[in-house]
Amino acid sequence: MITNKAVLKDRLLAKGIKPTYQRTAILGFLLDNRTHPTIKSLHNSLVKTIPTLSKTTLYSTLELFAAKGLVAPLTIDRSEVRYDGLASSHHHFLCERCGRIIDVDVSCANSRRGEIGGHRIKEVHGYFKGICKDCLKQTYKTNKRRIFHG
Amino acid sequence: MITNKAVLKDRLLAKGIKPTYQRTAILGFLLDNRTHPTIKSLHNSLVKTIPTLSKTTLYSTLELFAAKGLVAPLTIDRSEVRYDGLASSHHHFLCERCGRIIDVDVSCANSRRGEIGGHRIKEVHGYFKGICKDCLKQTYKTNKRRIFHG
DNA sequence: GCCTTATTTGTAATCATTACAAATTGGATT
DNA sequence: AATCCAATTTGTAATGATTACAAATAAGGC
Ligand SMILES: [Mn+2]
Ligand SMILES: [Mn+2]
Ligand SMILES: [Zn+2]
Ligand SMILES: [Zn+2]
Repeated sequence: MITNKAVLKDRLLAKGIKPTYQRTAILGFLLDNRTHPTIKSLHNSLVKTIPTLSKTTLYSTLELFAAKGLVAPLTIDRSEVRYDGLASSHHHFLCERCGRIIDVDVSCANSRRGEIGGHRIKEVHGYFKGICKDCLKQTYKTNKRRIFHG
Repeated sequence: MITNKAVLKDRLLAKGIKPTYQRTAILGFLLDNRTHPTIKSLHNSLVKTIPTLSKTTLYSTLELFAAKGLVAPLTIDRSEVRYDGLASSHHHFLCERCGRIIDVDVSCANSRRGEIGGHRIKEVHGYFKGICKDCLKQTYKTNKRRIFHG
């Protein structure tokens, strides 16, 4: 756990959430790992430290965190919800090669204005899909190697 | 059916899809109704004209249409995929009061550039959440009435 | 009409999420 | 430190969208 335990406790208490062992560990993992994990992968990771941890606890805890604005649920995957420890609005990039979901910094003029086409904006959700920087490099290397070796 | 049957046939043939009765009806509905319906609501609507229509056909047909770029699946709802008869990239507005998903016209500088933070963009997905123009009007009326009647 | 193949249909399996009740925990009170 | 109480956690079962699959049906060429 990189994030200080006292910091986690304070963040939870600031939202009126009792800082239990499970909750602290879940929030800590999300702040340390900016991978936008699914419930399944969260469980796989956290069960190593908390062998009794149930998926039900993950579901209810993340629902609570989301309601309090501590985390943001992402609906990018068709099949599973992903959770983001960075709750402030930002955009994402889904790499169709490596599957990673990466934070991107986008300033959206429409969202700044607070309305679009007469509709009042409360939330902005955006993501791009394509090939990430690292996978592009990989392609380049692969091509070079292929060319080099014949 | 507003959209001409011959037009539908041509659109399907242009993508190399055999224009069956079911496929023509499904595409026609999506072009006539820009409501971004779910499988369930598509079935409810279309079963009136095609009583034997199965949900399996809807799933497989829409998967085929999406693969050919005839329709766009939207992952805005957490629980159900919605389908858009307008396949060219555009943004949406989800009204948290009436639940409608409305097309909005947004020009995104990042998407025009084709890359963001070094990542190569292939698709752009964006939606806003808030209160739509019509529901805002409704709120106003309600407030006025309340003020007026004491 | 008959044959072949694509499409459609019904049914069953899968899997994430939700519902729910029992077990456990942690803190307050005695 | 034992007891009590409410909140939290846990395990299990239900739900519901999606997928898998095989049988029924339809369409097109002969
Ligand atoms: Mn993020
Ligand atoms: Mn649309
Ligand atoms: Zn990648
Ligand atoms: Zn509305």
